[in-house]
Parts: sequence; C-alpha cells; structure tokens
Amino acid sequence: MWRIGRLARLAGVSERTLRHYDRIGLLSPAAVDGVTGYRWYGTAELVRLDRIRGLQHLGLSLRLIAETIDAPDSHLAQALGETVATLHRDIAALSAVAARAEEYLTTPAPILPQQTTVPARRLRVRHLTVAHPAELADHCAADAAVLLTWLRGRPSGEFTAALTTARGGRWLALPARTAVRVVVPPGTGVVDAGRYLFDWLHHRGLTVCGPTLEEHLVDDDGDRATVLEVPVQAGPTPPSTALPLRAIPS
Amino acid sequence: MWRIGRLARLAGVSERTLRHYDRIGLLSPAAVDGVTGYRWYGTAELVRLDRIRGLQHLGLSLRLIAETIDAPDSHLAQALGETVATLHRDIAALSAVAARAEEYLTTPAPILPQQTTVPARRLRVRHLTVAHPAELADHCAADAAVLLTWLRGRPSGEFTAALTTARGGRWLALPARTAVRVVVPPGTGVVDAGRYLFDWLHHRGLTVCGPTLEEHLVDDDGDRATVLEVPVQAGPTPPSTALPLRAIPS
DNA sequence: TTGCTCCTCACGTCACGTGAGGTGGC
DNA sequence: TTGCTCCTCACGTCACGTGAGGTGGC
Repeated sequence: MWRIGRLARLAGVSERTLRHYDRIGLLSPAAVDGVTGYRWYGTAELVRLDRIRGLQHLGLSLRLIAETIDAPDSHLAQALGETVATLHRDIAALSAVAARAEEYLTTPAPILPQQTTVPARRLRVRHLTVAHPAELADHCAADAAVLLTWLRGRPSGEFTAALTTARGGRWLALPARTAVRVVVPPGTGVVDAGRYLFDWLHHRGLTVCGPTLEEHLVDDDGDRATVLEVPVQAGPTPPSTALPLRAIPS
Repeated sequence: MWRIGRLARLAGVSERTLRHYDRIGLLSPAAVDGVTGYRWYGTAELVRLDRIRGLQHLGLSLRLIAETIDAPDSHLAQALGETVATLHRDIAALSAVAARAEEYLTTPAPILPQQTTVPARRLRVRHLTVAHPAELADHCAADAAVLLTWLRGRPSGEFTAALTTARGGRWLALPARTAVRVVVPPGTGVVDAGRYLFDWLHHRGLTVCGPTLEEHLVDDDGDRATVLEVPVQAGPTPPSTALPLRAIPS
C-alpha cells in the first residue's frame, strides 16, 4: 500500500487533488489510519484514479464522473453526449466573443451595441406624426423628464411615433423580445447613433422586427443620455417590416 | 437621479450586479445615502455601465475592464489582444476535448491514455536483453515489488530493457518530458495494452521519442497494476527512433 | 536533532445567483 | 397596515492552488 505522495507521483496528480477527491467522495483511500489520519492507497485506487482522469480529459465534470463511474456504460454515454453538446455551445459562444473582439480591434466603434433579451413592457402613450426625428426633441423637452419613442426601421421621411405620457393616451403592450440595446452618451447625436446602429445590425445580418424604443433620460444634474432598444431577429428583411402596434384602450 | 432598481432595468442587468460592481470599485454610485445606504445613480453611471457591459461582450474580464476603462485606448487594445489570444487557446482546448469525447462515443476504448508532462526521474537500473516481452514477467517476479522497464518503440523481436534494482547497477537520468500515460488495470494484458497504446499514438500523429517506462505495481493485497508512460512528440517518425540512454556511473 | 512526509483548516479563484433577515417610503 | 424597494451578510458555484501551523517516522 502507498501513502498519498506515492500515488500522486504514480498518477501524475497533486496530493491536494487526491484529498479533494476524498472529500467529495469520488475516490476514497483503501484505508485511513485512525491515529495519524494518513491515507493508504492500493492498485484499485490507482486504476480508479486513472479512469477519473481519463473521463475528465473527455470533458466530464467531477459530478458527472461520480454519477457514472460506477453505473452502466449507457449512463456514461448519455452524460458524455450532454457534455459534448455543452462543449459545442461553449465553443460557439467563445468564438462569437473572439470574433467581436477581433472586429473591434480592426475597427474600433464609438458605441458598443449588445444583443440581449428584454422583458415585456407596458406603456401609456399618445401617438403623433412628425416629418423629421429632430422634431421629437421638442416633444421630449415638453415632457421634461423621461420619454419614449418608437420608429419603424431606418428613420427617413415622415414617420409616426408614440410618446409616453403621465396620463391620458392609450396602453401599449410590448412583449418580451430579443433586442439590441445601446446607451448613447451625451455629446453623441441620437440620430447619428441610430444610423450607426442600423448599419451595425445590417452588417451582422440582423433585421429589425418591431418598434424601436428610444428612452431619453435626464438626471438631476441636467446630464442627458439616451437608451436605444431595437428588437431584432436573424435573417434578411421580411416582406413586411412594419409590425402592427396593438393599442389597448386605457 | 435613480435608485438601483431603476438603473438595473434601464441597463438590463441585475441589482446584484450593480452592488457587485460597487463593491469591487468598478462602478460607484453618484451618491450614497448616509442613513439608509441607498445608492443613487445618474446618466454618467448609466453610460459607464453600458461601456462595461460592452467590453464584457468583447471577452474582457472585470479586472481588465477596471484597468483599462479610464486609461488611454492603447491599453484597451493591448488588453483586448491578450484576451483574444487567450480565447483562441481556450477554444482550441475545448475543441480538442470535444473531439476526444466524440471519438470515444463512436468507438469506446478499453483504456483512456492521457497526454501530460512528467517531471524528471533518476533511476538505478541494470540492463538486460530478452527475446520477448513476456520474459520480463519473470524478472518482475524476481524483484517482487516495483520494477521498471524501457522499450524502444513497438515491441517486436529481440529488445533491450532496463530494470530497476535496489543496489548495484547504474544511475539512469530521465529528463522531464511530454508523455502519454495510462494505467493498465489487472485483468488486462500489458502487451495488449501496449499495442493498443501505440495504435492510439499513431492514430493521433504522435511519435515515440524516448524510452517507454513500464512500472509494475503490486499492493499489499497482491493486486497488480501497470503504469505505462510513453514519451511522445508531434509529427511523423523521425529518421532515428532510438534515443541514446545516458548511463551515469553509480 | 534534522529533513521529509503527512495532516487539517481556510482563503482565493470569477462574476455574480440566491436566499435570509431587516428597514424605509407611499 | 400592506406592498414595494432597498439594505447587508453569507453561502454556493468548479476544481483545486496555496500557504499556515502542526505532527509522525527515519
């Protein structure tokens, strides 16, 4: 029988690893000295340890190894299958991150749009029509604090919008959805940022699939910022870009 | 000014995340109520938070974001470059793991060889020559406990070996090296396992680049196991497969 | 007596998630 | 008074690495 250091050297692992496996019940020593607490191991433990390490090399977590090492082979195959699926998801996620980082390194962007899922919202709005987005600024100022706009696709020509209002108007229900959001810092034009954002979406093959939210914020110091939130879906522009807005009687 | 929940909803993050950023000094509130401890945020914090999230989407850790967010752009580019390199290493590692797992799923193997680096060793050995690996078993039995053999490449025909000995013999120095190791459990023939191992190496484009260690172990219960350790390098078989063994006078 | 090996805590990693238990303002 | 929002701990995640401080056998 061997003490912990001997087994560690035989198997090429650290003593700490063996103590860890003992603690989590994955690999118990053949015997433990009741007085000194010394762990004693034999060939059975060496073989089991090697199998643990082998399965770890296949991507299995210690938890899954513990669950399958004494089970029929079919359990192992199932655990491996799930692990492989997770691995491929992780690889795809990391690849996407790396691609974004490399793109940024070649062409640093003024703003960093991010794709996320946003929860459903419920807003009290009144509708209006303007000839140019700049006119909205007046309406924003009129409301003094937070206001909210939706636009259809790239702003051009006459377009309709809805502004939040404290009372009156109608209830507008926006469902939970996938969206690209970005905060436009003060000093950056919202229209310019919006144009950049739509180019960014186009470059990534994303299509606007619903009303765009534009949330104008003013804090106590009078500093301004705007949150843009564009609902998107993958793929080319669908035949009908304009989604109906359901208006709920107030 | 907004309280924590408002900023969290605006930016699409959790309140816990904002408290975490506050604790690590990455994003402090514009003000903190001295009595209630309430955190108050403004547009400056929203803009900073959005930039933090954007950089996180590019793969940067919070530590690197904290180090670069207030620094010149060159710092950010350098941090991003290092992050991208790390990402590609991680992707390659995960891909290798996934490939191994998928191969195992199609053709489950009796043993699971693992490539690792092994530290240098120093052994007292005596040399011998046998006609067939099976003869070594007799010598192993003669030594009663642990013994050690080296073989050159695939065992076939007459070959030389070295056995560890308690006294006499010569000192043999084995440098630290990359090796594939596997534990052959009792009930599996060492020669069969060795043949399987060499096929495994060949399949992966690995070449044996030094003496193979064969460590025969017997524990107190009389149970046996063998550790095979084959030093390898990538690429095809070099012109000279036999590496010299330096013998150090005892 | 001096090395070497072994032991048990216990903190740290990374970016938070998830309660537990309590408070402040409408 | 009842919700809602906010607060501070503090444990858990994953597989160990890394000391700190102490003990056992040659």
